This record gives sequence, structure tokens and C-alpha cells, in this order.
Amino acid sequence: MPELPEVEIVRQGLELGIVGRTIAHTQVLHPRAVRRQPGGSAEFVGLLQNCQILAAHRRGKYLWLPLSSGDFLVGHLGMSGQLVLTPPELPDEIHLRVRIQFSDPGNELHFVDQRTFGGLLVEPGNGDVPATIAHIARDPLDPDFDDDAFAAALRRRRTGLKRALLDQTLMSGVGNIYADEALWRAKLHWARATETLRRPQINDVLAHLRAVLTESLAGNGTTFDGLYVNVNGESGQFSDGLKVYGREGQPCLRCGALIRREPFMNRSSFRCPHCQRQPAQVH
DNA sequence: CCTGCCGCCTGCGCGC
DNA sequence: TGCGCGCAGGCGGCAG
Repeated sequence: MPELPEVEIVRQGLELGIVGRTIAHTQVLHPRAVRRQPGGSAEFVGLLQNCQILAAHRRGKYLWLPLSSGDFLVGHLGMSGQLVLTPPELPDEIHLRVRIQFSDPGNELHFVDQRTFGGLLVEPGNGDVPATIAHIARDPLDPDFDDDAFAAALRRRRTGLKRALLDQTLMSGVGNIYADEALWRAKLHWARATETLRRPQINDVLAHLRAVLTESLAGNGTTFDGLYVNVNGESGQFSDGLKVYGREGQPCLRCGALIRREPFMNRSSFRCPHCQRQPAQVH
């Protein structure tokens, strides 16, 4: 499940592997992969033809590549998406959705996606950030992330803390795994009412989020279910760094209480019932 | 405007 | 053995 560290590792791989190269041919093997393209597959392919890739940027879990045409190639990996650099002579991956070939004889760029929640599109490049992702907030590792503004916005919310951390318009890049890890480190319950948080606790959550995201980045991200890989098809090594996510029934690494898995937004939350007690006021 | 919920997808593992 | 179901979960769209 790619979150900030995993998407950033992919971005770095794209920067090294495809920036400066020129697209020669594009093939869409599954129309759902370009469902956000207004004109469909034909438009997507046409807009990429003969474009040079100028840079590789990221906002939260979105990637975008400015093109020599002035357009942006925008991508989201969803839950199971992979952008991999594949030698042309290798057989296609089972879930290959989009193939991009370059004018040079190097590796192709493949968008591979089992569950097809991810996708690509090309849109006009008006402004710094693509219109598609204009609503996505900065992430907590972004130098321009505004702690004061975040704290104020968080306290204006009337919802649960984890729900707020997952809201990409408030803060981006955080998903189910890193939200659970940061809450465990901060000893806060996922349902804690946001309006009851004091500034020191918000600072604490931010510090723990930054720490776990940075540690994961240093370990090349988390490969939990085998679906996340970098552009060279390699897994991340941070799975061992997870202290609470996926550890249902195992002892808390701080106090020994058994980690619980609880239903949350049609998925799961993991917490220590002792370190992360349910507060009086929840959402 | 704000909040919360649903549907979209496929493969895997488990229980019967 | 084989089948059905729960689960993984980010995000856009929409209802209230």
C-alpha cells in the first residue's frame, strides 16, 4: 500500500530513470488505468507522443511529470499500482496496464496495477501543481508544510484524529499504516475528538509522523503485502520497523498488552489497549 | 461548507 | 476438493 515514503522512492527512481527521455510510443492495455482522461485512451496516447519528460514531482501520494509539451503526466498508484522500469525483452507483467516506450533503446516504463485503483492521465500544465491535485495539501515532510495552519485546521474539525490524518486535504501522504504507527508512538486513540487536542499533542503527533515517515524512507519504504516495489521491482525493508500495524494479538512493544485490531472506516485500525486508551470524547 | 459513507477492483487465505 | 466470503484500502462522488 503505497503511502508517502513508497511514492517518494518511486519518484526518486523516475527522476534517475526517465527524466530527460522522450516518449516514442504508448500503449494502454486496460482502459480503467486512464479513466480520468476526458478523451480516453486515444487522447492519453496522443498527448504523450514525442514528449520529453522534464522532471518528477510528488504531492502527497500523487506523482506528476512536467512534459516538454507543457502538459503534466499525473499518476496515482492507488493500492496496488507500480511504476517499474522493464527491459523491453522481458515478458509483460500479468497486470500490465500501460506501457510507455522511449525513443532510446533503454528500459520501458510500465504501469502495473492488480486492483486498478490507481491511474494515469495527461492534463494541461497551467500553474505549479496539476489541477487534478490542487486540493491535496502539503505533506508533513514538505519544507513549506505549515504546522500552525495545520493545528488550527485540525482543531476546527469535528471528527476523529485518525480520520483527520487520512484526510488528504488537511495533510497528505499519510495512509492507514503510518497513521496507526504515529498514533501508537504518540499514545493517542484513533477516535480521539480533534477539537479536544491541545497544541503540544498536535506537535507530538507531527513529530512522530515525521519520524516514522523518515525512518521508512531510509528503509526504502514498507512492503507489507508484496504489492509495493520501487522502479526496479525491489521491495522496501521497513516492514520490520512497524510497531503496531498488522500485529493483532501480539504484545505491545512498550507495555506487553495484546494489540487489538478494530473496524475503522470499512478497514482496520491497530492499537495498544493500554497505551492508547479510549478517551471520554470520541468521534 | 462540512462530515461521513459507498462503490470501485482483484487475489489470497480461511472455514465449511 | 472446491466454493464463498472477508479482507486489503485510497479516493472521488454524493447524500444529508
